[in-house]
Amino acid sequence: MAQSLQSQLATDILQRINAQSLPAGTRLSERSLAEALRVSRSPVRTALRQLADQALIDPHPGGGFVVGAGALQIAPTELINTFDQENLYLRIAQERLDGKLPARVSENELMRRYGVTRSQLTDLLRRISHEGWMERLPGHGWAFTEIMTSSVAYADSYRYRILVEPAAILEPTFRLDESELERCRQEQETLVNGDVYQVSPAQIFDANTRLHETIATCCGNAFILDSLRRINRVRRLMEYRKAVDRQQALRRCEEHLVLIDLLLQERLQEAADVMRTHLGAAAREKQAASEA
Amino acid sequence: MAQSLQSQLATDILQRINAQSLPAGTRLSERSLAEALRVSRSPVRTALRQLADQALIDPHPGGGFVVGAGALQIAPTELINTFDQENLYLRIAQERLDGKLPARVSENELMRRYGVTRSQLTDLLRRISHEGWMERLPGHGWAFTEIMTSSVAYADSYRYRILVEPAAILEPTFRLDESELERCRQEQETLVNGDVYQVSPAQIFDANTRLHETIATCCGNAFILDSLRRINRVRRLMEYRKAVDRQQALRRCEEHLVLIDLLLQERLQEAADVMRTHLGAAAREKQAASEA
DNA sequence: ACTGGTATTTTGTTAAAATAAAGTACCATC
DNA sequence: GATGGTACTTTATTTTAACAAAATACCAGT
Repeated sequence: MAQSLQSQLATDILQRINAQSLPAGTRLSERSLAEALRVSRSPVRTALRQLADQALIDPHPGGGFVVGAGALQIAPTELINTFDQENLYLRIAQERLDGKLPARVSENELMRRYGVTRSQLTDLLRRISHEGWMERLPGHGWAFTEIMTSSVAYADSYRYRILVEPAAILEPTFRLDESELERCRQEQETLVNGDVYQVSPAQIFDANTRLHETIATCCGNAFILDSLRRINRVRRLMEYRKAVDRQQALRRCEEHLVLIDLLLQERLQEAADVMRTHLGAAAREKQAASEA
Repeated sequence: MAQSLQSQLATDILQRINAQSLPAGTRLSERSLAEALRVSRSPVRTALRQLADQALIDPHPGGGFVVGAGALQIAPTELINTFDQENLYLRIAQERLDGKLPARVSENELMRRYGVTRSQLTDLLRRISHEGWMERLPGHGWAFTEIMTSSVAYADSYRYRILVEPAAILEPTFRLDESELERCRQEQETLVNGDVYQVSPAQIFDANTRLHETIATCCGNAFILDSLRRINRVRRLMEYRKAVDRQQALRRCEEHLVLIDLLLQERLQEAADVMRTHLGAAAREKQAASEA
């Protein structure tokens, strides 16, 4: 972790520039960035200097920095930094799913095995326990939960989503975030127009998850959004190791476009119905694939 | 924490004896208890000696212990030990809800304020972050989430339950746990027969939550159960500080009995409908109370 | 095969000190 | 009033070593 917050912030800042499509020359205020990223000015300052060293942002006369021409030319894939914790996180999940890790492990064992310090591990285990796939035992050590063990967990996750996601659209507090949905639509269109055969399974999964969570966000119920986020993090662990049927993925993306259009036209009841059949179809195909 | 696992196990063991209504004289095997409680024999052994010191269990000729006459006469309320972490946990929630704690705090600040060590705090924060009402900031310190801040969170929790709990009953994987449900029925009957006017608000809340979670358990979907458990932990923080309308509580318990009977008769569709109206009525009354 | 007893290993907590990272307060400037 | 620069404070990680608690392995008895 030690040095990583600063470089993490550097990529966060780049992503913000791209997300808001800030034109070159826009001033990057330390204070507003710090507030948006929920940290103090100090690490933001260091991050900005790092970006300036890479010539991605330009110094402003009299101090500070502005968006540089280089910042807009960075491909999204390059932004995904080699992020230590994320790698270890995925590695632990993989090794457990491969049966290389026992159902119960002590913290010391994990520290030795992966060469991390206690507080690095503490952070990691906090995240994992938040997502619900490991839990601390009453005495010493940690146990993987059934979510990771049982093979029915995957089917369960779809049943849960079929229950909640269509209903979320019909909540009285549902308020569409059009600009966010537009961004998802562009992403889905790129996939449908051929990218679905090019990009990595992880990228397909992340784009789809982003759409589903964007829709769930609109319902305004913190508990619904929270539970779906959790489920998707666990699903990701299993999806990442699966081969992707590109044709199926294409169909799902096409359905996503239909869904987005219905939402933008405020035809919520129809959107909910499409969501239900969409999830049902996905669940069936995944089921068939896992049985094959 | 240090000394608490052993005494925690002691009360756990007593609760097991009562739950399974083991007759006096039943042998208490160290190994089976250790496995059931997910710890090793060592702390179980110490816990058993503690119970023997209190004459709640009797020594067995040749070693070990058996259920004593005293163990069966302990009232459930006496079992609730003064449990350090639980007290601090509730205190933090209270002080935040009372506005005595700021929205952001550092770990050191919490350690000083409550006089606990870092690893005690780590445990506590892990639990809280698992339940979703505090989260670690990217830099230093922790922030309370909207769940604790916003006043709509309570209404949100009911909307979520109305969505999920009736649907859980209708899941194809729903399998009734009759013995657990019978225990809940007894508890509810005691409440209806006058206890609802006697016992503490916390006890009413816990009994009701136990019933609802028992039903959710029967649906066999780990994600549904998990999300409801989380919500109930957060609800508890808010319920504990509220005055209870005993008459309303009585009505809810009566509805619970109707619900239980329908479930035991396998009339699931009707049970789901009762659950929906039951939660709707509770939500309306809570809403009215908070506006008054 | 299962029980309790015992000895041994391992784990995780604690406390203290050094250090790098992050947070904060105040400044002058545009 | 918002900006960047600077000095200063606070935080949290990383050590280390000692220690109590928990896990484990092995034993003999029923």
